[in-house]
Amino acid sequence: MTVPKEYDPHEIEPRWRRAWDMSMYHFDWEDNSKPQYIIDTPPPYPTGNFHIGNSLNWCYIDFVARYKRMQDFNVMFPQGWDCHGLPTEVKVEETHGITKNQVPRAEFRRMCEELTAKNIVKMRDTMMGLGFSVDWSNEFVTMEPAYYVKTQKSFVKMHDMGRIYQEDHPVNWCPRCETAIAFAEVEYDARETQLNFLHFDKLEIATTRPELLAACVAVAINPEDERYNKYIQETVKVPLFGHEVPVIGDKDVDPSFGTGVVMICTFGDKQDVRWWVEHNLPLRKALDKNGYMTEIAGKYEGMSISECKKSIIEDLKTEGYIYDQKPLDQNVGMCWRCKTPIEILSERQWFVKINADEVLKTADEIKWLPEHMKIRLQNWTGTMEWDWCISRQRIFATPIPVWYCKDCGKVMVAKEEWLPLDPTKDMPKAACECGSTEFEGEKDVLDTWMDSSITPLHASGWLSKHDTRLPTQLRPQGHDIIRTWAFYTILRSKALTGIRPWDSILINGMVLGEDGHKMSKSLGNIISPEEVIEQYSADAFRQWAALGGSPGSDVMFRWKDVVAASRFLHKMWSIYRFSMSHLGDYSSRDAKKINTDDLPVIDRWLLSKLNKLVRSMTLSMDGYQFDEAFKSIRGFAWETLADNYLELVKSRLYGENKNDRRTAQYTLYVTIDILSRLLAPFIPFFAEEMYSRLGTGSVHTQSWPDVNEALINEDAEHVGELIKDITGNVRRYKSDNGMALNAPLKKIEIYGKLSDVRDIAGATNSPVEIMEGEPDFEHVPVKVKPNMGIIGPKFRNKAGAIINSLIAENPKRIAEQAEEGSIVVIVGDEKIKLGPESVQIEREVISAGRTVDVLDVDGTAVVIVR
RNA sequence: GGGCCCGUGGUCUAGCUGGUUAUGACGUCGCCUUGACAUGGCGGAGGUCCUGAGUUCGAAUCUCAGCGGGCCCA
Repeated sequence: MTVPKEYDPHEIEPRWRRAWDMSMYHFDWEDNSKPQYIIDTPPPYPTGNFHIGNSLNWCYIDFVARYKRMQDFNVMFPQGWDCHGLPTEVKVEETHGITKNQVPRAEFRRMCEELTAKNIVKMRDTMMGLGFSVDWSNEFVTMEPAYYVKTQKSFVKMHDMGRIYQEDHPVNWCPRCETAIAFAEVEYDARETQLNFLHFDKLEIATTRPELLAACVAVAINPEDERYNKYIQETVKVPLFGHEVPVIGDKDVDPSFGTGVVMICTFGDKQDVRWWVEHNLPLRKALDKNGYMTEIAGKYEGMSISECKKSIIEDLKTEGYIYDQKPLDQNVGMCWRCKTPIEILSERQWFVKINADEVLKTADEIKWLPEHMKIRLQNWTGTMEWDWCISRQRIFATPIPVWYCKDCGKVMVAKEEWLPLDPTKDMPKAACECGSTEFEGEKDVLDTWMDSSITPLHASGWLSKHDTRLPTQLRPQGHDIIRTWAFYTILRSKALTGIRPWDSILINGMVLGEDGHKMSKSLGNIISPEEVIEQYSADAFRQWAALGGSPGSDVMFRWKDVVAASRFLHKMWSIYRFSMSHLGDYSSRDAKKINTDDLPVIDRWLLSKLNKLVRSMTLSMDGYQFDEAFKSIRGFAWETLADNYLELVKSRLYGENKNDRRTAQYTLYVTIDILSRLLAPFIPFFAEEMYSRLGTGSVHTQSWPDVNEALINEDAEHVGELIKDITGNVRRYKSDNGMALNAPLKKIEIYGKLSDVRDIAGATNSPVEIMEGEPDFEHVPVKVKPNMGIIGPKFRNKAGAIINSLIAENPKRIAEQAEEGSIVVIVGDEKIKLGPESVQIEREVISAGRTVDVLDVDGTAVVIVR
């Protein structure tokens, strides 16, 4: 069995990528014998670039998917693509040098689909490179009819149950994109603006938006404000425009801001909307959909917002209305895509009703990891003021399957069986109630979240030939989209099926650059997963993902972590190569013949630790604590196995005694086999390469190791630990004395209960003798360590004094008393009796006149004869 | 302005259902080429556990306040 000296991931990773039969990762729809484990994978937006943030999230998913498969779950790790959206429209306009209105809708859509398909190919490639065990037989693409028919059906169903409605309502509006957008799409940025102070009839007001004077519908003051409250119920005349508006009182007005008088416009900001609703004010639209002034703006009609602002301020100055201007820091809401400041317009739009109680109740049925992420959802849910606006004035999106009757204007919603369809191309298969068959198709399309908020339904077989297997088991996602994706999905799953979408939701953090900031193009701190694979390996990258932090916390990308991960691969390879070089004449048949009770103690020590590792890793994986899990396996392999066990068994492996050699071979064989399985979820390429020389088939179709409780043995661990420590101490002794580590000593004498010292002799290259009886040297007590766990609770407020007197006392005297059964200390004028368990005594071994060195290893005396 | 999270050697991090000697990694310094590995081994130095107050016999850990950072939102 030849194992190359170097581990070369650039040869091995592509080789396995080509060799793997990906059908081993397929979900089995027919199998009802295994428990299902369906993952509601996030469908990324096909930008063409599967970035490092996605990669972190997918690593988590892959760790879980591989682990659960080995645990014999029927796992589905599907892959979706959330295609629809503005960025693609913008990109298409850019690359084709057109605007979307210059080509027919269908043609524009085709261009978007083409670009999206190309981008998906690129991203799939990166995912393959990272070794994700995606079930490609359950891939879904939201722009394809097979998927969006479900989006459309979900629209019809929710409309029919009264959860979707159409209404004139204020919405966030991007004048540049000419579309409504949801709150989730609004980004905020600090800007400086002017606060204008103007005479407003008999009052003075301060406003940042004088261009909206034409839309002024009221003036508000705080009812507690003695300066103004006498004006409540009166009306005032709006400067320049002259219309009369009422003065209203509202406690939300901050008397200390500006003049303490606020003008309410329809609509300057969200607060205006609140007041507008609360005080039942009229609507005055001063802005059209493109951001130009309407006819109610009089002479300013047709001006852009900024032109109008300039012009109105000039006029206000000329007319003497403005008496002061002050700079003001303000956070401006902008379109997340084009950074244009958004406006609030009242438009006829489609809405999904928000049932906050239902969402909150369902959120409680789901296990949140980490727990506190649920609070974000709860806070967001509690502050929702409007329903979810789901119509968008775009092209590349799922069409809203609705028409308007040309005669009577009545809305016709498609029947489910007509779907999928595009109402701008297809006509309804029924006449309007009024008898007319002339319809105008709805041009608005659906918010992309309408597509992606049914992913768990889609994955679990909803509206397919299979049964719906809700709830799914896991939703993995980032904390940045809790208020959108998680929120909408819970809402929709509950509305459409009455069932919660998932059992658990696992939240991942954001990836920060090496400078500690979120990765972004403008900061130039972006690292691509491909770069990491090229320079190191996919397995190294995956280790960074596992160890970067516990899931939920933001993770910094650091090259040195990748370097360390890469070193672990080399180290592990070296361990593997060494082991395999001694297992050429060994097989699973030999392993079956061994009675583990006959193994040398150091082997039982290792196997006990190995089984504890399996136990703790299983617990960690069940709790999605990948960092904990991987850290423990790395620690075991590096320290316990390589630095200690391998050094101790070398003499047996190289020695003449066949039986001794067999025992070491057995332990190595079992350990390497189990390690390859434990490593498989994390470093699938490496683990496969390891396993390829051990067993048949892929390691990824093997089962997760069971804990062999019979091998967990505290006695063996205790003795093994002593052997390890003695060997380590001797090694250190040689090092301290400038001796080569393999330099033979004349003799090592051990005063202790050890029976088997072959491995110590081998590892120290020196004869070892177990000594009987009393050694001719002294254990001198040098320090008394009070045992707080016992003294504290027992003596409460006297504990401090007791400790002080214990420490002040001569350690020798305390030790003598402890040996006799009880220790007496004097505190104040009280004598207090302590049991020997109340203290721990540290001793130093002093050789009595012999020309030897004495090491004290955990209470066992080791005499070195040079 | 609100909510959530975090503050531990130079850097990053574990511990945080309270118990005296605070974990590991990277870096750093010294020693060692030993028959798997120098991408290695052994050892050392380096910490007001953000600050202050409180609870307690005892606080990195619990409570409160403050300071600082991050994220989400207004």
